[in-house]
Amino acid sequence: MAESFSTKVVAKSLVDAVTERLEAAIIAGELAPGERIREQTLATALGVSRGPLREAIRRLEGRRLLDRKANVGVSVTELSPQRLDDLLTVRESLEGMACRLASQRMSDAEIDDMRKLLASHSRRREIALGEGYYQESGDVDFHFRIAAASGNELLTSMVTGDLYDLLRVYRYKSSTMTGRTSQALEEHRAIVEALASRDPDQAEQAMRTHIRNARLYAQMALEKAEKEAETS
Amino acid sequence: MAESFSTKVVAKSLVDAVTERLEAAIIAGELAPGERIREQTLATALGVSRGPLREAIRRLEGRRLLDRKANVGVSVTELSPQRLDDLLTVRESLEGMACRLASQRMSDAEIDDMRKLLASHSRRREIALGEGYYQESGDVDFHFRIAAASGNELLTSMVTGDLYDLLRVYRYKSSTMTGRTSQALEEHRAIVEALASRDPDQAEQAMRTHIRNARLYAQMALEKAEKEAETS
DNA sequence: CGCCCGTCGAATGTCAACAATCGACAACTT
DNA sequence: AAGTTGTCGATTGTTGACATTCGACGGGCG
Repeated sequence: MAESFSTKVVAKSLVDAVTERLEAAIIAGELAPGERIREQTLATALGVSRGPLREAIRRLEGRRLLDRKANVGVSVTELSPQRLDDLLTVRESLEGMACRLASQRMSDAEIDDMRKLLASHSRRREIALGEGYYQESGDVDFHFRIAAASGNELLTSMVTGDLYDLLRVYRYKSSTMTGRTSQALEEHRAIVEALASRDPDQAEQAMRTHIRNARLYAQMALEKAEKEAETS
Repeated sequence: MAESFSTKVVAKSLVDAVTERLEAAIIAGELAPGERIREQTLATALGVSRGPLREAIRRLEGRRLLDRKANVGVSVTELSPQRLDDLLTVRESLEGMACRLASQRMSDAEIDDMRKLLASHSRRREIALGEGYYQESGDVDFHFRIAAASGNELLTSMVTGDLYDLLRVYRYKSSTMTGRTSQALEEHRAIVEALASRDPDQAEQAMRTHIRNARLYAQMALEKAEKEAETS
């Protein structure tokens, strides 16, 4: 069967389409943190009526990307170092548990696949140059893989959904910011070997250490940025 | 100033009111798991138009209390032993972290307050009779208190919000089901003493053990119920 | 000059009507 | 009898109009 007929045609409502557009704009920074969203203006720009836009906004509220004040309006959630810290702490907790569960569930073939994934990561140019360890979302993302392997639907949905979106808003993937590339890759390797050991405590600790390091590094980077802003 | 004027008057939109009504109906079982929600019927019953109802439904979708199939409709999320297990595993992970953080942040007075809270719990009649350990939500809930003391806004919001609502749907508080009352209270006491020790690992383990025990007990109770359904 | 009140426009909240979709059921064909 | 197609009613998705609320600004008063 040709490609055109291999997948089912799925209706996409305006609410779905608008949700995606808003999400992309928030993550790209086109809608800036703290910025007010005016329903009529945006609905006109998107060529839809306010109804579906309101529904999309409700969804993004639930995902903590937008904040609402009744009868006043909706704004893009503001970022702060404290909030990033809170978020990474939550991720540490959940991803540690995901890794613990995955260590009991992943097959040997799946663990080999993780090694291959890391090998392909290390061949990428921006990593070799230390520019950053950015990953596509989905199946090639190291953390997605582990969350999916946990076998816990709710946990997977949380880690790969809302919490992932929040991270992206910080222009940050769960691995590293610039400057910590080779260490992050080493930590990923350590996580895979801990998974292979089938020791749940070890697996959980490896992941938690990795995310804690990323959190500490982010704190340092933000403090440094603040100090530089003061002196200039 | 009299009580009537001690708090500000806050506007409550129809969306807010409808959200609460739906939530209450789901938790009380008036809207049963799997049950279809018909917008026009429900809107008529509630005396509002479909617009605010749709917005409320979007919110509850985001909280995993409702499932939507585009162009077909919305139904109450179905319960299953696997989903309860997933949920308790997530809570174990998050509440363990909350307890770890709280062990570093709670004042001595706050820990004494926790002891007093447990003392008041142990004086309650249904606990003495072993009938169950149900707590009001809010400040008198043991787990709420610890989550709030974590100092992590996101974590607190998750534990005391959506995840708490999901638990309530299972007619279950994060402590115990009937039959495990005195053990749960003992475990609560152990958690408080671990908090008082200021040892983060110990605090985290005490909370995780408590929730893991609740999870294992829930599994046994569900299996027992299934076996009894088979023989009758 | 500072404070309070009233007005107005922008924006949000809600409503009801129309458009589109889906599933159930009946009729038709093989 | 089984499978396919067409129809229809119930329901969902969207639109645009009206009602309500809020904040900004200007005018009046002390």
